[in-house]
Amino acid sequence: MKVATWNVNSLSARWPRVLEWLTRHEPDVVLLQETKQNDAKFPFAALASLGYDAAHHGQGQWNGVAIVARDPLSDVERGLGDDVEARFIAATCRGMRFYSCYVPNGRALDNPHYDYKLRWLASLRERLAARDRARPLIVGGDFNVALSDLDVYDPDAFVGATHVSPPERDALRALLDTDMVDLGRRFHPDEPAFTWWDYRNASFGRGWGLRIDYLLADVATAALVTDVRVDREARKGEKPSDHAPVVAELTW
DNA sequence: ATGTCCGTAACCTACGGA
Repeated sequence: MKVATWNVNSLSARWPRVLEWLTRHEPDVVLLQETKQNDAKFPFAALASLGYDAAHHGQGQWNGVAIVARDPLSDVERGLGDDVEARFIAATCRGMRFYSCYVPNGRALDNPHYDYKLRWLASLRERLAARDRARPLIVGGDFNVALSDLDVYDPDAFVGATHVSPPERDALRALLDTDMVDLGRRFHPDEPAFTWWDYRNASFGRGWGLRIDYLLADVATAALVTDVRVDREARKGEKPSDHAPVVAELTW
Protein backbone atom coordinates (compact mmCIF):
# COMPACT_ATOMS: atom_id res chain seq x y z
CA MET A 1 0.00 0.00 0.00
CA LYS A 2 1.28 3.44 -0.97
CA VAL A 3 0.08 6.25 1.32
CA ALA A 4 0.73 9.97 0.86
CA THR A 5 -0.02 13.22 2.65
CA TRP A 6 -0.04 16.49 0.70
CA ASN A 7 -1.04 20.04 1.52
CA VAL A 8 -2.11 21.20 -1.96
CA ASN A 9 -2.80 24.88 -1.09
CA SER A 10 -6.12 25.00 -2.99
CA LEU A 11 -7.28 21.91 -4.85
CA SER A 12 -8.86 24.11 -7.55
CA ALA A 13 -5.57 25.87 -8.26
CA ARG A 14 -3.63 22.61 -7.94
CA TRP A 15 -5.90 20.25 -9.83
CA PRO A 16 -3.64 19.88 -12.91
CA ARG A 17 -0.69 19.01 -10.65
CA VAL A 18 -2.76 16.68 -8.45
CA LEU A 19 -4.20 14.89 -11.48
CA GLU A 20 -0.74 14.42 -12.97
CA TRP A 21 0.65 13.25 -9.64
CA LEU A 22 -2.09 10.67 -9.04
CA THR A 23 -1.63 9.31 -12.55
CA ARG A 24 2.14 9.13 -12.26
CA HIS A 25 2.42 7.67 -8.75
CA GLU A 26 -0.80 5.67 -8.44
CA PRO A 27 -1.04 6.01 -4.65
CA ASP A 28 -3.56 3.87 -2.78
CA VAL A 29 -4.46 6.50 -0.18
CA VAL A 30 -3.85 10.26 -0.29
CA LEU A 31 -4.48 12.55 2.69
CA LEU A 32 -5.06 16.09 1.41
CA GLN A 33 -5.04 19.40 3.26
CA GLU A 34 -6.02 22.95 2.33
CA THR A 35 -8.46 22.04 -0.41
CA LYS A 36 -9.95 25.53 0.05
CA GLN A 37 -13.28 24.60 -1.48
CA ASN A 38 -16.81 23.50 -0.59
CA ASP A 39 -17.92 19.90 -0.86
CA ALA A 40 -19.96 20.98 -3.93
CA LYS A 41 -16.77 21.98 -5.75
CA PHE A 42 -14.71 18.95 -4.73
CA PRO A 43 -13.85 16.85 -7.84
CA PHE A 44 -15.58 13.64 -6.77
CA ALA A 45 -16.52 12.73 -10.36
CA ALA A 46 -13.06 13.38 -11.80
CA LEU A 47 -11.50 11.28 -9.04
CA ALA A 48 -14.04 8.51 -9.58
CA SER A 49 -13.09 8.40 -13.27
CA LEU A 50 -9.50 7.78 -12.15
CA GLY A 51 -10.74 4.97 -9.93
CA TYR A 52 -10.67 6.82 -6.61
CA ASP A 53 -13.22 7.03 -3.83
CA ALA A 54 -13.05 10.24 -1.78
CA ALA A 55 -14.31 11.87 1.39
CA HIS A 56 -14.08 15.63 1.87
CA HIS A 57 -14.62 18.03 4.74
CA GLY A 58 -14.74 21.43 3.05
CA GLN A 59 -15.18 24.95 4.27
CA GLY A 60 -15.04 27.14 1.17
CA GLN A 61 -12.30 29.72 1.12
CA TRP A 62 -10.08 28.27 3.85
CA ASN A 63 -8.89 24.95 5.24
CA GLY A 64 -10.57 21.80 3.93
CA VAL A 65 -9.26 18.23 4.27
CA ALA A 66 -9.88 15.08 2.26
CA ILE A 67 -9.05 11.41 1.94
CA VAL A 68 -8.74 9.92 -1.54
CA ALA A 69 -8.40 6.15 -1.93
CA ARG A 70 -8.43 3.39 -4.55
CA ASP A 71 -10.54 1.17 -2.31
CA PRO A 72 -13.86 2.19 -0.75
CA LEU A 73 -13.85 4.47 2.28
CA SER A 74 -16.11 3.84 5.27
CA ASP A 75 -16.88 5.27 8.71
CA VAL A 76 -16.08 8.84 7.68
CA GLU A 77 -15.80 11.36 10.55
CA ARG A 78 -15.58 15.09 9.88
CA GLY A 79 -14.18 17.64 12.34
CA LEU A 80 -12.10 17.29 15.49
CA GLY A 81 -14.28 17.56 18.60
CA ASP A 82 -16.11 20.87 18.67
CA ASP A 83 -13.72 22.61 16.26
CA VAL A 84 -15.73 24.73 13.82
CA GLU A 85 -13.02 24.77 11.13
CA ALA A 86 -12.57 22.02 8.53
CA ARG A 87 -9.22 20.65 9.68
CA PHE A 88 -9.83 16.97 10.36
CA ILE A 89 -11.31 14.02 8.52
CA ALA A 90 -11.02 10.33 9.30
CA ALA A 91 -11.98 7.24 7.33
CA THR A 92 -11.29 3.53 7.11
CA CYS A 93 -9.87 1.88 4.00
CA ARG A 94 -8.80 -1.78 3.66
CA GLY A 95 -9.05 -2.19 7.41
CA MET A 96 -6.70 0.72 8.12
CA ARG A 97 -7.90 3.90 9.87
CA PHE A 98 -6.66 7.18 8.37
CA TYR A 99 -6.68 10.76 9.68
CA SER A 100 -6.00 13.79 7.47
CA CYS A 101 -5.08 16.78 9.65
CA TYR A 102 -4.53 20.45 8.95
CA VAL A 103 -3.18 21.91 12.19
CA PRO A 104 -3.77 25.66 12.67
CA ASN A 105 -0.80 27.78 11.59
CA GLY A 106 -0.55 29.78 14.82
CA ARG A 107 0.55 32.95 13.00
CA ALA A 108 2.69 34.32 15.86
CA LEU A 109 3.41 33.45 19.48
CA ASP A 110 1.33 36.38 20.76
CA ASN A 111 -1.58 35.76 18.40
CA PRO A 112 -4.83 34.13 19.65
CA HIS A 113 -4.42 31.68 16.75
CA TYR A 114 -1.34 30.29 18.52
CA ASP A 115 -3.46 29.24 21.53
CA TYR A 116 -5.99 27.75 19.13
CA LYS A 117 -3.14 25.74 17.58
CA LEU A 118 -2.00 24.39 20.96
CA ARG A 119 -5.58 23.52 21.95
CA TRP A 120 -6.08 21.78 18.61
CA LEU A 121 -2.94 19.68 19.07
CA ALA A 122 -4.00 18.83 22.64
CA SER A 123 -7.40 17.75 21.36
CA LEU A 124 -5.80 15.49 18.74
CA ARG A 125 -3.52 14.08 21.43
CA GLU A 126 -6.53 13.24 23.61
CA ARG A 127 -8.13 11.45 20.71
CA LEU A 128 -4.97 9.45 20.02
CA ALA A 129 -4.50 8.61 23.70
CA ALA A 130 -8.07 7.27 23.90
CA ARG A 131 -7.92 5.23 20.70
CA ASP A 132 -8.24 1.46 20.38
CA ARG A 133 -4.56 0.45 20.16
CA ALA A 134 -5.47 -2.77 18.39
CA ARG A 135 -6.73 -0.85 15.38
CA PRO A 136 -4.11 0.05 12.73
CA LEU A 137 -3.86 3.79 12.23
CA ILE A 138 -2.03 6.22 9.96
CA VAL A 139 -2.20 9.93 10.75
CA GLY A 140 -0.98 12.39 8.15
CA GLY A 141 -1.08 16.07 7.55
CA ASP A 142 0.34 19.53 7.76
CA PHE A 143 1.19 19.95 11.45
CA ASN A 144 2.75 23.41 11.10
CA VAL A 145 5.42 22.39 13.63
CA ALA A 146 9.08 21.58 12.96
CA LEU A 147 9.79 18.96 15.61
CA SER A 148 13.54 19.59 16.04
CA ASP A 149 16.23 21.89 14.72
CA LEU A 150 17.06 19.29 12.07
CA ASP A 151 13.64 20.12 10.63
CA VAL A 152 14.56 23.79 10.12
CA TYR A 153 16.96 25.15 7.46
CA ASP A 154 18.28 27.89 9.77
CA PRO A 155 17.23 27.57 13.42
CA ASP A 156 18.75 30.98 14.21
CA ALA A 157 16.34 32.62 11.76
CA PHE A 158 13.36 31.12 13.62
CA VAL A 159 14.15 32.27 17.15
CA GLY A 160 10.93 33.67 18.58
CA ALA A 161 8.90 32.46 15.62
CA THR A 162 5.97 30.09 15.43
CA HIS A 163 6.42 26.46 14.23
CA VAL A 164 9.52 25.91 16.44
CA SER A 165 8.53 27.12 19.92
CA PRO A 166 8.90 24.65 22.83
CA PRO A 167 5.13 24.44 23.52
CA GLU A 168 4.43 23.55 19.88
CA ARG A 169 7.21 20.97 19.81
CA ASP A 170 6.05 19.55 23.15
CA ALA A 171 2.51 19.27 21.77
CA LEU A 172 3.71 17.34 18.73
CA ARG A 173 5.95 15.12 20.87
CA ALA A 174 2.96 14.43 23.10
CA LEU A 175 1.15 13.04 20.05
CA LEU A 176 4.05 10.73 19.30
CA ASP A 177 4.15 9.66 22.96
CA THR A 178 0.81 7.91 22.43
CA ASP A 179 2.88 5.22 20.66
CA MET A 180 2.83 6.83 17.24
CA VAL A 181 5.95 6.75 15.05
CA ASP A 182 7.21 9.70 12.98
CA LEU A 183 7.74 7.71 9.78
CA GLY A 184 9.65 10.42 7.90
CA ARG A 185 12.25 10.78 10.63
CA ARG A 186 12.51 7.02 11.21
CA PHE A 187 13.48 6.50 7.57
CA HIS A 188 15.62 9.64 7.32
CA PRO A 189 17.30 10.00 10.71
CA ASP A 190 20.13 12.28 9.62
CA GLU A 191 18.86 14.40 6.72
CA PRO A 192 16.41 17.29 6.99
CA ALA A 193 13.74 15.84 4.63
CA PHE A 194 11.99 19.21 4.35
CA THR A 195 8.39 19.20 3.14
CA TRP A 196 7.63 22.94 2.81
CA TRP A 197 9.40 25.90 1.25
CA ASP A 198 8.05 29.46 1.31
CA TYR A 199 7.03 30.77 -2.11
CA ARG A 200 8.94 33.94 -1.25
CA ASN A 201 12.68 34.52 -1.42
CA ALA A 202 13.26 31.74 -3.95
CA SER A 203 13.29 29.48 -0.89
CA PHE A 204 13.02 26.16 -2.69
CA GLY A 205 16.07 26.76 -4.86
CA ARG A 206 18.04 27.90 -1.82
CA GLY A 207 17.05 24.91 0.27
CA TRP A 208 15.28 27.10 2.81
CA GLY A 209 12.73 24.56 3.94
CA LEU A 210 10.97 23.16 6.97
CA ARG A 211 9.73 19.67 7.77
CA ILE A 212 6.18 20.35 8.92
CA ASP A 213 4.24 17.61 7.08
CA TYR A 214 4.20 14.21 8.74
CA LEU A 215 3.02 10.67 8.36
CA LEU A 216 2.57 8.97 11.73
CA ALA A 217 1.70 5.34 12.32
CA ASP A 218 1.03 3.20 15.34
CA VAL A 219 4.00 1.02 16.33
CA ALA A 220 2.68 -2.18 14.77
CA THR A 221 1.81 -0.48 11.47
CA ALA A 222 5.13 1.37 11.43
CA ALA A 223 6.87 -2.01 11.45
CA LEU A 224 5.23 -2.74 8.08
CA VAL A 225 6.59 0.40 6.40
CA THR A 226 9.32 -0.27 3.84
CA ASP A 227 10.03 3.25 2.54
CA VAL A 228 9.25 6.90 3.20
CA ARG A 229 10.23 9.79 0.96
CA VAL A 230 9.43 13.40 0.21
CA ASP A 231 8.54 13.95 -3.45
CA ARG A 232 10.48 17.17 -4.09
CA GLU A 233 9.66 16.89 -7.81
CA ALA A 234 6.11 17.97 -6.96
CA ARG A 235 7.50 21.25 -5.56
CA LYS A 236 9.12 22.07 -8.95
CA GLY A 237 7.59 23.21 -12.23
CA GLU A 238 4.42 25.10 -13.05
CA LYS A 239 2.16 26.26 -10.23
CA PRO A 240 3.39 23.93 -7.50
CA SER A 241 1.99 23.84 -3.98
CA ASP A 242 4.40 25.23 -1.41
CA HIS A 243 4.31 21.76 0.21
CA ALA A 244 5.71 18.51 -1.22
CA PRO A 245 3.95 15.17 -0.67
CA VAL A 246 5.31 12.72 1.90
CA VAL A 247 4.90 9.16 0.61
CA ALA A 248 5.14 5.88 2.52
CA GLU A 249 5.13 2.30 1.25
CA LEU A 250 3.92 -0.46 3.51
CA THR A 251 3.14 -4.15 3.23
CA TRP A 252 -0.61 -4.03 3.89
C1' DA B 1 13.65 40.64 6.34
C1' DT B 2 10.66 38.92 2.97
C1' DG B 3 12.07 38.55 -4.03
C1' DT B 4 4.97 34.56 -3.74
C1' DC B 5 0.65 32.55 -4.23
C1' DC B 6 -4.25 31.76 -3.02
C1' DG B 7 -9.27 33.20 -2.75
C1' DT B 8 -12.31 36.97 -2.21
C1' DA B 9 -14.78 41.11 -3.26
C1' DA B 10 -15.04 44.00 -6.39
C1' DC B 11 -13.30 45.33 -10.13
C1' DC B 12 -8.82 46.33 -13.94
C1' DT B 13 -6.25 46.42 -7.32
C1' DA B 14 -6.07 45.61 -2.45
C1' DC B 15 -6.40 42.56 1.32
C1' DG B 16 -6.04 38.64 4.79
C1' DG B 17 -3.87 34.41 5.26
C1' DA B 18 -0.19 31.33 4.72
